[in-house]
Amino acid sequence: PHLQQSSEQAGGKGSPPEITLLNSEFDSKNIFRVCEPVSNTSLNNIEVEDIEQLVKCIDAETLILNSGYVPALSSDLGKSTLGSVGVSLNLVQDNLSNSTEAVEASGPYSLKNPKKKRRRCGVCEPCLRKTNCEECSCCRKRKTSHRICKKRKCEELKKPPPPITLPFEVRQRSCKLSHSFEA
DNA sequence: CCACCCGGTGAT
DNA sequence: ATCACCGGGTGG
Ligand SMILES: [Zn+2]
Ligand SMILES: [Zn+2]
Repeated sequence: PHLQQSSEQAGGKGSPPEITLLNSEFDSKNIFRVCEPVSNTSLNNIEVEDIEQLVKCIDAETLILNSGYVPALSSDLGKSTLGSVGVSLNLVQDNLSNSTEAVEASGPYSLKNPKKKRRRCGVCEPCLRKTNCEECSCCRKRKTSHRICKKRKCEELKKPPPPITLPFEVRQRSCKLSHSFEA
């Protein structure tokens, strides 16, 4: 007597390889697929694609529970009015980082300096680009440049990093808008 | 000053 | 392994 343990294999036809990939992901995305299997306009699809990776990241972040990228905050800006808020936040972060550092103490994460890298916003025009321009210096030297195509560089990442969550929009841009270098 | 590049290294 | 953020160095 033989036991048929894997029945799906017997099918033999091309089962979508995505399933394997999706497996490691959340069911929520699967639901999306089911709800709208074919009614996509490519545009819609693109957005979902982007969101899904963002969600994945957020999930991971939530798990690790140590969000808070502090670039260099040291000047008066953060201390003056928002000082109290900053301090409170700091305390909380310290607590959380305590657990994190236990695992990653070896890394550049200091006890009070998490230094997490920011991620592309996913909604700005450069982020929505799907292909490299292949013309900028970064594209030409992709192997060594360690840089994303200049036309795909996220607008948010070009801005100065947010020191802490501001209650009001008091950010004052010193000068002109920065534009990507080289065309 | 600033745009530009280099390269360590976090994130996947 | 690849990708690409970001700190720092450099030339104009
Ligand atoms: Zn390019
Ligand atoms: Zn963006």
